[in-house]
Amino acid sequence: MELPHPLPDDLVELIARRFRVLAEPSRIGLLDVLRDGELSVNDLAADLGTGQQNVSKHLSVLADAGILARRKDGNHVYYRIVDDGVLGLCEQVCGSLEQQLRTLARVVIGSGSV
Amino acid sequence: MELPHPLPDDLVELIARRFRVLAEPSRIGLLDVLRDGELSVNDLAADLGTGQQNVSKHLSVLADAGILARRKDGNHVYYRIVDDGVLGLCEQVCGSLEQQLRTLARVVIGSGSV
DNA sequence: CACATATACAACTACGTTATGGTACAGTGG
DNA sequence: CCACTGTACCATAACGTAGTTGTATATGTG
Repeated sequence: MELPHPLPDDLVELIARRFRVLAEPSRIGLLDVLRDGELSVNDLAADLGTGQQNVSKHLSVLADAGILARRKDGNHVYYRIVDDGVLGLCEQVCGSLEQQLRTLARVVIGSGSV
Repeated sequence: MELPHPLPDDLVELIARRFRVLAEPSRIGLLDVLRDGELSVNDLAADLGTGQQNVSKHLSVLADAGILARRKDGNHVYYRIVDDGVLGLCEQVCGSLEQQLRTLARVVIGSGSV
């Protein structure tokens, strides 16, 4: 995929907004747990170790961004990942972090210090 | 690349922090401009249409995150992209947004409304 | 009654602006 | 050649403001 250059302001705004949705440890944790399949709000709250209201709000943010989908079954609401690219983003970030650490290690270890 | 599952809390924190760095339109704009090569703070401030101090701060954030590198030449300081994965992240986000729009269009147009 | 969501509120964080400090270059006079 | 001064460029600190998080409370639903 080719990005336009220069990026239109509207697109810049959308990209930043998307990143902002993912800029919360709680939400990353939710996505991590949801990798195995859909779960209810209660289950997610138990897994995250935080309150249901808090989880519910974070889930709403992710759902509004089109990353999650909700399915209502009786009294429970189940969320699942619908944007497959999200996990790829996390992987790519991890790749960058890893490479950064490798470069740092080479600087510290490779060239004799002092 | 395979992500560990479940993600350790530290890694979750690092990932979220990385996303937070990119969660600003100004910084996305800076990266967009810097695609063509290194530029000085003044040039970037002119391109972005904002103050020099503001740009300097955003550049510091990006440099601290290991995304940009700085080179001092006389009176000027030039910044350049050193994390090649960053633009890939933006592309991937755009891909997700595009697919989302396509899905939305299919819902609106495909199935007869009303 | 249990579950999920919406609203309201206090604490915190981050952005942009203004003001200040530090460094490098150019010009001038001795 | 050296000291002094003025200017340009970048970084940092401080301040006010806006947005966000987490919790508590209230509302709606099966």
